[in-house]
Amino acid sequence: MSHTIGSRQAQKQKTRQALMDAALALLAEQGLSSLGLREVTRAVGVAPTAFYRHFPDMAGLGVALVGQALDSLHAMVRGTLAGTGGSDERIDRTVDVIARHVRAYPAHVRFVARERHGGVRPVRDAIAAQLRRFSDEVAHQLAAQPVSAGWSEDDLRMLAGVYVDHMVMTASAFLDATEEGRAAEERVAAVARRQLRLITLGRRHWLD
Amino acid sequence: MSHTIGSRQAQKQKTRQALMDAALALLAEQGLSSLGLREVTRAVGVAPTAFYRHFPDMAGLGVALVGQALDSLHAMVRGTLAGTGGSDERIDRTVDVIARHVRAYPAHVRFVARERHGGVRPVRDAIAAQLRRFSDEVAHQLAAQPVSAGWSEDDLRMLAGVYVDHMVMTASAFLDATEEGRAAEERVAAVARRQLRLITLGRRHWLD
DNA sequence: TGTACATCAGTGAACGCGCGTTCACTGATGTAC
DNA sequence: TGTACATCAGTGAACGCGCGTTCACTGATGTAC
Repeated sequence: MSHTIGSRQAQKQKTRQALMDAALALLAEQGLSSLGLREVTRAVGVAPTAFYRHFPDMAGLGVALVGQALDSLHAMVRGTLAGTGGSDERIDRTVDVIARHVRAYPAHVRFVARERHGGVRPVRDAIAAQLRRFSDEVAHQLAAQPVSAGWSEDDLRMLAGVYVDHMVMTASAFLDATEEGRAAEERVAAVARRQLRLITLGRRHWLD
Repeated sequence: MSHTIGSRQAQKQKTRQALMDAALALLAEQGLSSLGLREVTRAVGVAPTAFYRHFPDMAGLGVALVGQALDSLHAMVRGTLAGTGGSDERIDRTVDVIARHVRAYPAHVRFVARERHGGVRPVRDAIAAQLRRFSDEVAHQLAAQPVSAGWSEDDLRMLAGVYVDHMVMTASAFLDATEEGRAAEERVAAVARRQLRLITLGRRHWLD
């Protein structure tokens, strides 16, 4: 059967994933541009040369990580924006979902925050492309809300940009806060909620 | 005269600055964590060992760069917030000042954007500390404006955070845009202005 | 089912290279008298 | 002003090390008949 994967392909997938997982773990302490191929293969327990069976170089692995990291983000945003309720409830839920996401995938979040402006071109471009798609999705979700009646598509995209930037900054702030304990996390959440309230206020009065 | 610097100290300063300039230029293409000591000294034209007369290691040089990069930022923010005029004029001026700043110090801006979440701990911490100082300064300037009557200190700091984050994001967007030409820059400026207008609207209705 | 051949993920030796750091040094600049 | 000594920014040789990449290989898995 050609559509089921044989044990050879399955094993290859497993090794590939192990390389990505090991790299992601090592990237907690350094940037992608200084991460060594041998460092990664050593962590996995395969020969350095095995790396080339899966990626052309570190940048290739980085681009693959971007895909994985932002898939989980997409799942998150759908959970955030789809729901109902008053704006305060929605804000609470949004911040909560971000906090959960950071707790569930801290390494992915750190990776994206770091490499978004990092030193590896193809990875930076991949992240930019994904965040643009992400922002478009947010704009689309915003368009469906009653508050957005009368908004131009351009204005919706602008607003989506504010939300996406805010999510990224908040996620990154949560990441720093987790090292400092629960109280720091709650402070970040409180600030994020008020900032979202401010943005929401501006949104409500945009067409005044 | 002990308070004037002799030619020996002056020469040392010159070399030190040359190392920082060379590093900053090289950092356009890579992260600090992968920048080599020999790469920097080679660019300056001194022996690798000369590096140690000025910095203990690359992280030390990075921290020194943070200071330099954020000094110029402070000058910028004062120029932005101090002036008068209606809010639309102020918004135009703010975005214009950011654009000028990015054009005047592109390497410093890139460095801060990149290393803010980068892989070198002491540098990240130094940037965080400077941005906090920066945010406090903005909060202080905001407090002096009539629109801020009745605002708690905490709310002002929250608002300052929104502005600072927005400035950083906008500066970084300008940086990417310069590679794509003048039209892209104008698009970034237009979005930034509308986002600031939205934030300003929220600000105006905060105490409703 | 059995056999012969093809594929290909992972191996391990070998390579040349640039790295960060050490050390004793040189020679111009600075200082004391 | 001149002399003797101290300081110290920059030198250059040497080191051991881990890096990325090449290559021919092995042996398990997959395929054709």
